[in-house]
Amino acid sequence: MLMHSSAPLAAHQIVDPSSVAEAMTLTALLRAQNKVAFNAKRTIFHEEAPADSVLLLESGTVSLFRFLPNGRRLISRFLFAGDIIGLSFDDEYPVSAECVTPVTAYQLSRSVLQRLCAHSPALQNDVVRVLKGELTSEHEDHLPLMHQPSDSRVARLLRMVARRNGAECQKGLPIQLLMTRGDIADYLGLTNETVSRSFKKLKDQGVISESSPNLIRVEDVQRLMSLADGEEASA
Amino acid sequence: MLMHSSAPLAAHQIVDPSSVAEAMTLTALLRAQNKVAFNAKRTIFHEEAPADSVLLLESGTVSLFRFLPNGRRLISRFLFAGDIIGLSFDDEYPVSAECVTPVTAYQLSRSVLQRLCAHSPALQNDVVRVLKGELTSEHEDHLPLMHQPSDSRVARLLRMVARRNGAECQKGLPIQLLMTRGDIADYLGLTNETVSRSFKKLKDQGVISESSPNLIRVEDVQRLMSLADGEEASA
DNA sequence: CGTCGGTTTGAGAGCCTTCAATTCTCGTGG
DNA sequence: CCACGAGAATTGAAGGCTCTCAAACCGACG
Repeated sequence: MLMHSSAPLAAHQIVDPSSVAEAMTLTALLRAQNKVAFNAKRTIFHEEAPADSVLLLESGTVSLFRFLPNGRRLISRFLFAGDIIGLSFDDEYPVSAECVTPVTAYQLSRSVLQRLCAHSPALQNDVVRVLKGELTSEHEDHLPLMHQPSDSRVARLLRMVARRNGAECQKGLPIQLLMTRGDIADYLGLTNETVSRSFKKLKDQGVISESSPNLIRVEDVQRLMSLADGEEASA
Repeated sequence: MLMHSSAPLAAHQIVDPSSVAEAMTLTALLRAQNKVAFNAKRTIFHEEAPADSVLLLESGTVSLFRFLPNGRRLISRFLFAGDIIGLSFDDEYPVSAECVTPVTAYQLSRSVLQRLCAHSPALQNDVVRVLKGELTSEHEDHLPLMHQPSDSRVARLLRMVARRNGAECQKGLPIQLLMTRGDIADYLGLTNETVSRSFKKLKDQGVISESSPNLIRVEDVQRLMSLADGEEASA
């Protein structure tokens, strides 16, 4: 769980720039905003629509995606509780956002945030911190995938989901995959068939076990980690 | 050319936080710093070294890369004149930086930048702007590659290089590729052989022509663009 | 003129995709 | 509680694309 535990502030307290404490963090600010809820599969916003708000995910999972002209869907990121959506947006959403599960989130208008930032170096500083974090995770999560075979990509996804749930992988750790094989494929740059076959291969090799398609259990941590890191994939 | 044209400031002018103008941009600030020069193939900094400075590229091309445990090199980004290196770094460099060509750059210590930002909302705001830009280009340049075949990846690279040189692709536009086929492969997630074969295929189809391996000319703009965008790759 | 790094080309193997069919899962309604 | 249906997941076969390994080519440079 990445969320801070600071007490929420009433919205009227933060709309007035002068009352923004120097130590204000973006997460604390967002936790003081109106809460919104979405059903699973609900689209939160569409690509190219005017980008008017920033969200803090309180619970649930969201996917950010867009389509290539060839019709392939490209999921750029999965978002989990504690993640902030939309900090890097300009005037238009560069991607669509869809709920993988039921979602609750706090919502803040971009223009208000912009005004608050102009008066609070601490808040602006926190924006920089979060943006850096986005770049780092893009760098760590997504980039290496391109140079890895399918098994490693799946292993890396499992590790990412485990970590986002706050747990390092250890023997027996259950990992709940709330997204479909198709979602995973569109994130990893594979097809759902290949993803399915990679899961089977990992099962056959005793790296993971699977009670249902959505519930994976880690069996061989070493092997899973070395696959995820991209070491040689010899049997 | 991305560089601003504001007049350079003497270094002493900006080291004192109180003298930082409200309208200060990061680029203008950096252009007032000491200039450094590197030979081609020179390593500017190594992965995991303490990250102490931010650079503005004045001329030349730089690659940012790291190695996967399997020995594959992964180029995360090519940087061109006007690009800023190191804004998103924490205490350690997450990648190595190597000069593809001879390079000149302006250098500023991160700690000084941090101090200046703390006193200049305008500068901090510009940092946010540049970070957003990095996220956007990561999103536009790198992510789609994973879902595209090799020809499209090469086409996309050509378009990227052309744009970074300030030119939209048009018939006859010459594109100078200062990096090697191996560099391109490590950026696109392919091998140098496959990159070479993709260039050949594009030549055979009349999409491009090539006077030397490093000098490409655009012949069929429509086809090149639709390949780069990822439309169906039928003959 | 020889060397060395980079590029191209070829052959074969392996991985991933496509297309198609089957099985599984789970929410819904009886 | 069970049966059903729709979407998701799995499995199979065939083909295409990319990789590996290897050799030949090219150009810059001493």
